[in-house]
Amino acid sequence: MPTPKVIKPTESELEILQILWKKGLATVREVHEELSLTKDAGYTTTLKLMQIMNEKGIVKRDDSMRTHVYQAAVNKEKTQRHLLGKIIDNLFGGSPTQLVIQALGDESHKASREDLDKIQILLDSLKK
Amino acid sequence: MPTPKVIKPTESELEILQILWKKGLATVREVHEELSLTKDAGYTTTLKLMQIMNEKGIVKRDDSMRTHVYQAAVNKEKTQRHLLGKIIDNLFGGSPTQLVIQALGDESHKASREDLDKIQILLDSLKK
DNA sequence: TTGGTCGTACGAAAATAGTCGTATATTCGA
DNA sequence: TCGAATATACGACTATTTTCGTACGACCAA
Repeated sequence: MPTPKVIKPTESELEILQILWKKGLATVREVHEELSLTKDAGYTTTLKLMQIMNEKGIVKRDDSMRTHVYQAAVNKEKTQRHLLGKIIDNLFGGSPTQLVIQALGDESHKASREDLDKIQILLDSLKK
Repeated sequence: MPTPKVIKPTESELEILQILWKKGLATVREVHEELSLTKDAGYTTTLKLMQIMNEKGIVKRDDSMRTHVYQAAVNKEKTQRHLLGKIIDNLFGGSPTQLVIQALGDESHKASREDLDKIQILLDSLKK
């Protein structure tokens, strides 16, 4: 099953994708190590999840070696856009503005000066 | 079980909350009607969901009448902030900036001129 | 007053997600 | 070469979410 039409990773799958997007290529062991930092689950659990993701086409793997090497099979930005769209619809009644306002106002995820500048540039280009 | 500490409505629950936030007060029938516009589910399904939400403390209801009247028991903005925070962590590696950029660039949820102005004002205040 | 409509309650099936034990194979160092 | 460490496969169990059938009481109009 190659790249699925509808991208709908679960919470756990998203955590794994996150790591694969960062690393590019990774073994189950590596993913699991990183996952263990924030989560408490057995190795075979991670393995199983990644196997399922492989079946779903969310990740690809090279199994020509004993230790399989995985990588994400779905595009990061595309997945982000897709899921964000759903959030906008489900949580913000279709208005991205409300979402942006909440996001920028989030005290526990403060935007840096550089971030603000980047957003300003984007905003300027949208205004035209 | 009054207002839960951790706000974690499921997808379906979010759809119902969305409607309750808009209407303020509503019967199961009303919620179900509105839900039917975009979703295909039986009446008792909606009923059951709202009953469960009541048990969880996500909604309150007045059952002094034969036809019960429901309302949201969780704060809209608070719930949005909470879930958005999770998205930022799970999908954007903790960076709200990336999220904002994706949201503003979303072609299917274009921001209006007014929206852009609002964001500009917020941005200005953050820059100081 | 009685039958149809509308309402809630509730149990349980179906679907989805997450977890892990165990089997078995490979690798490698002592 | 033997055994510990490490790898994948896979089935099964648990939990959660979603769905709906059925029961049953209340209401209302003819």
